[in-house]
Amino acid sequence: MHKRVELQFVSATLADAGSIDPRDLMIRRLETIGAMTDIEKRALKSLAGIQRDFRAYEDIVREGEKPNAVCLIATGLACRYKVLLDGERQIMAFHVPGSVPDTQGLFLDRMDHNIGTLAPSSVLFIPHSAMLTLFQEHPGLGYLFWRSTLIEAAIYREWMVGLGRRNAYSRLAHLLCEIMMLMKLAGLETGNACELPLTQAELGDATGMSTVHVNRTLQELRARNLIAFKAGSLTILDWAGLVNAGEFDPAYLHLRGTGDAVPRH
Amino acid sequence: MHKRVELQFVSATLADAGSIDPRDLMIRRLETIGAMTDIEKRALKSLAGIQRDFRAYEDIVREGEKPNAVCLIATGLACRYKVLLDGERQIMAFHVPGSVPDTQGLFLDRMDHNIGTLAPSSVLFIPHSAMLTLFQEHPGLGYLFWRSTLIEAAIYREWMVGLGRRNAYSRLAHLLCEIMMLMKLAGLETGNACELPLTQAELGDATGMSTVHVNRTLQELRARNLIAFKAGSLTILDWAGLVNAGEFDPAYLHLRGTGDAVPRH
DNA sequence: CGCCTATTTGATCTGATTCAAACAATGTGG
DNA sequence: CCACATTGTTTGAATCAGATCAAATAGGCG
Repeated sequence: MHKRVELQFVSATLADAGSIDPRDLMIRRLETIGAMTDIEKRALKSLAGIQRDFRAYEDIVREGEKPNAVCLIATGLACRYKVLLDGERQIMAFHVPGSVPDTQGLFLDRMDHNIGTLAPSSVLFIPHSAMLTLFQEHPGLGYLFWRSTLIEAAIYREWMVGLGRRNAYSRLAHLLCEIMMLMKLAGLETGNACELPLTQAELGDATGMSTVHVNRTLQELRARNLIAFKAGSLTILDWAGLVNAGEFDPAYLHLRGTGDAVPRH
Repeated sequence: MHKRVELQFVSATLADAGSIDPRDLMIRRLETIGAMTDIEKRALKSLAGIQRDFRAYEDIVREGEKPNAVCLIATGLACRYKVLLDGERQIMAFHVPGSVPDTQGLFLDRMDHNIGTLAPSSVLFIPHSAMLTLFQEHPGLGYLFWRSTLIEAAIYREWMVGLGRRNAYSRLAHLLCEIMMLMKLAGLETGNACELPLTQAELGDATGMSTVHVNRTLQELRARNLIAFKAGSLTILDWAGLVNAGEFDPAYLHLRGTGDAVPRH
């Protein structure tokens, strides 16, 4: 289905990542989407910032704010979400250690949504100025981050398809496939299992369904022996079956070695 | 609700735009999202490309292809869509004259979705090489296009909220608000009316609902005197009412003069 | 243990789909 | 200019996926 990206180091849990320099996690992630020179890696490695710890369910950046730093998830789990007037919430993305969820803040002044934690997390804040200087000195990195934001957009599109045209069963299966892929890439997976501290309500907020229906749909996925999901951990028992249930084709993740490349000058 | 962007020229219909150089339409559009110098405008103006005409319902770029040029809509109407195995379609965006719907092709090799016409359209293809050279010589333009792709992503997020958490009535109202805004910005609106050659089935594919339900929801919007929609043209009779029905807040469009700015060096 | 939060179950309701058919508008060829 | 084919809109009725409501159960933890 997809080419396996080589893992350079593995941190089994979301919290374990804390023993690794978050910049290395970021470099690792960027390498899954495009090639980098050693010079560029060193430049990334020397980015300075302030690290801050968050408890679960705290906002890292809030709608309406004008951030002056990008944030890099070092440990934990974060998500991107909006809340409607009636209190309904839509989660639009999950972010694991190594991802930089608000690159957009570099070019869009005001946040149009929130980024919050779903578990105790540590976040490294790197000033916008440092990032812009980085892009000036290493245009290739600018293109790589641009590519990264384009891939995020591709993921949004895939979610739109799910929300608009897939039924609950298929939508949830698809989401779990995607999450496991991202965990694999981040080195947070072992034997098709990973830590996933999400409640069923949160899965509902991501898939646009009610908690009760998430519960029933999970039961169906379990009954068909596709997954195990309990105590904050997800195991995919039948990858082919789940891929089939969710019509999951990872092409939209635009991983390296799948026909995609970053132009370089 | 939002600052009015000054219109420099107006082409009343989607086809009329044909009498204007598509590069001017693009410049106009880019100016609604960020400032440009005269030098940059001249550089955009001198981009060379090949123009091609499409009939309605033809694909401009197809899933799986590796485009080597970006496309700029000169006249007509295009959309971005995916089709599932069972034939269900999800439209993910609409594109009016002046927009460059596949900037992503510059950095993502393989298309993960289709871009097709919804009306007879003319499209200018500008080679990737020309665009990359442009960004090298004018980094400010690179940032502006980057910003443009980030705004697209913000629009996807807003659609996700609609698809996941809004009911049919609100979702459709929101979409019509957005479309009218985009038409306004493109100079394709007069007195809250614009050409909109969409069938109810297409509105359904964009909002994730069935044709029948689109029909009934439109009737409700009409019954409440919010809109008129027939014969390929949309009129918003009660803007405040429609904004209210759709909980529409244009902040997510990140227009100029609404607190957003593009960093420049 | 007792509190709080998350999961599970059952019953009921409803927004939206599906199916089917009528109707309207537009275009096409004879 | 009409017959008729095609495509889009509208209406009605039946059905269903998923939401809502309500309550029981199960974990986790100070």
